[in-house]
This record gives sequence, structure tokens and C-alpha cells, in this order.
Amino acid sequence: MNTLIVITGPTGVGKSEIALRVAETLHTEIISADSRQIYADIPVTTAAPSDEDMRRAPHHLVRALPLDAYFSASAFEREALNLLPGIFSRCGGRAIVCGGSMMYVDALCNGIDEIPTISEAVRRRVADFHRDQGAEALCAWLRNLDPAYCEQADMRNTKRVMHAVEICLQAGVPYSSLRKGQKADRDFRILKFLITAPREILFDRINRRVERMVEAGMVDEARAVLPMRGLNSLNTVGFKEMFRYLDGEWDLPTAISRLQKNTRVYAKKQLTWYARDPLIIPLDITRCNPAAEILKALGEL
RNA sequence: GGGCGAAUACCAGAGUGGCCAAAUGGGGCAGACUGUAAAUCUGCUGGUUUAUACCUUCGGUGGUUCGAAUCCAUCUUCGCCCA
Repeated sequence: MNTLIVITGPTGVGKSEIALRVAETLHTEIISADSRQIYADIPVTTAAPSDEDMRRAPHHLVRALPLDAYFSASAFEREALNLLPGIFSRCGGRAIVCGGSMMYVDALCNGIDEIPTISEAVRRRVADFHRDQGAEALCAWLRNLDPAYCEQADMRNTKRVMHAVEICLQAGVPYSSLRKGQKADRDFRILKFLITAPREILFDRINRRVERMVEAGMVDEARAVLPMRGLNSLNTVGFKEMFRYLDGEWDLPTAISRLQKNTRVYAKKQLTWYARDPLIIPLDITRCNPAAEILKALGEL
């Protein structure tokens, strides 16, 4: 049976290097599960794999899309499922997925419900309604369209409420009727590893990595994309802080320390998400050699 | 030496007699999560295992008062001003 090796974990923990080592040893390829590294032109801020990394092992879904391209967890699922058969056949039945976008990994491992893609017209209609009528009216609208979803939804999370309304309008049926929550059957085995480190060590790595990013030209990268700041791909830890620096709102040291802090918060959020995954195998970088452990686990199959 | 001002929870900073365990922001902690997810949202943040409850807090000490972070006296420290 083919095996998918999933290497995930909080930002800055060192997933990429581990994935590279495993890929080199197994002569296989890496699919990136990263919602920001998939965009081209922002490699510094997203800590995307370097050209050198890409020479060490073939990468997929990295530095590939223009910043204004739409992408999502379900698009990732589709793209990854399309790529896997080729990689399995080229690489002895093994492939690596490496990345910290929790929902992407989830969509690939467990599947994600079939939901229509929202048209630009619907999106605008809902956004305009929210702008003109406010959040409460939006909730009332959703209660009308899909009372069942409202029972379980966090109605204070306006973005989710908007999205639910969009889906109801686009699909013509209540969103809740599309939410099956059914686990997908995959025709490959999944081995999922969580690369972790004690909090102080992880946070220290993050702080230092941010400093390295700034040295590597993060400010220039942000300046170059500043005119496109409204794009979702740039609604990202790193750009948010650098834009405020470029606006003159913060000085550089302030922007850097806020960026470090926001990255730490993001890492914590990732850890919270992974904590509830019963299938994930934790590998602490201070207590083992993760690449070796992964190879060992594969050998035991 | 004289005059004035300030001292509040991890930090900054409101509060100037009861509605104050004390606004707000930052920081910290915890959590949610099926479609742009590095997004978005939530809770906690003096102690007491629960609390519309009790206890200990607003620089120190001593007062006034039924009641003080808030008023008075005094001390300490820090700013500013006149010498």
C-alpha cells in the first residue's frame, strides 16, 4: 500500500529541513501544505523553500500562484490528490506532505465537504449587505436561511456568518445540509507526524528566525507588494506588521517585536489544533532525531 | 534649602468617598474551528477547587468616616521648578 508521510507542526520548528532529509533518503517528493508559501513572490516572509531546497528534492504547490489567485483547503485537497498517484509511482509508493496549515492537512487526510465555489457576485452581495446593514442583520439573514446552522455556529464570528450566507445563496440549500462531516476514505496509508519542541525553545527559534528574515530582505519584499495589500494572500503574519512600519505607524524595532509575538501566537494556535488529533505522532526535536524516527517508523510498516 | 506634581494589578494607564478586585490597552494563558485558515472568533488573567460569596490588594504608617484606591497627617521614592 502507498504511504503518505505527513510532516506538520508549529511554524519555525524546522519541519522543512526534516522533510528534506526524509525525502533525500527515500528519493521522494514533497507536497507543501502551506497556505502562504504556495504564492510566488513572497518567499522571505513566508520562509518558503529556497532554490537550493528545491534542488535537494522536488517540491509541489510551492511559490506557484500569483498573489491574487484564489486558493483554499479544498483546492489543496484536490491538487494534492491529483499529484499523489504520480509521486507514488515515481517514488516507490511514498510521498511527503509537509506544512503547518492545519486545515489543509486536515482536508487531505480526512476530506472536506463538497461545497460550491462562491461566485464573485454572491460574495459582493453579502459583503455589501454586511457593510450597509451591519452584523446583526447579517445574522438575522442567516437565521432565516439556515436556522439549523445557527444553532451550532459562533454567530459572533462575522466572517463565518458571511460565509455561511454565501454558501446558502450559492447552493440554494441550507449550508447545514451540505455539512456531512464524513471522513474520507483514502487508498493510501497516512503516517502523520507532529514536529514539536518545548515552548521556550520553539519561541526562541521563532524570534531568531524573524530576525533572519528581516536581514534577508523582508522589508523590501513587503514594500514591493504594498500596493496589493488588500489581497488575502497578504493578510499574513509578517506583512501586517511590515505594512504598519512602511505606513510610518511603527518604527522597525516595534514592527519586528510585534511580528515575533504574532508568530508565537500563531504557533500556539497550531499546537492547540494538533492537540486534539489522536492519530498524530509527536516528535520532539530536543528529545529525538525526527527524520530518523520517521524513517524508522516507515521501516516498521 | 524652598515650591509643585506623581506613586494603582506582569507593564502602561483610568478611577478622586459606597455601583471597585478596580475601566481600557499591551503582554501572558487557555480554547473554538469543514472553504481566501499565517484567516476569523471566544474565554481567563489577586487568592479561595464552585461562587449573584468570602479573603488580601491601589508606595509605607497612622488617622477621619457606617464605609477610603479615593479625604487628612506623616514618612519614603521618583520627576519638574525656584535657589
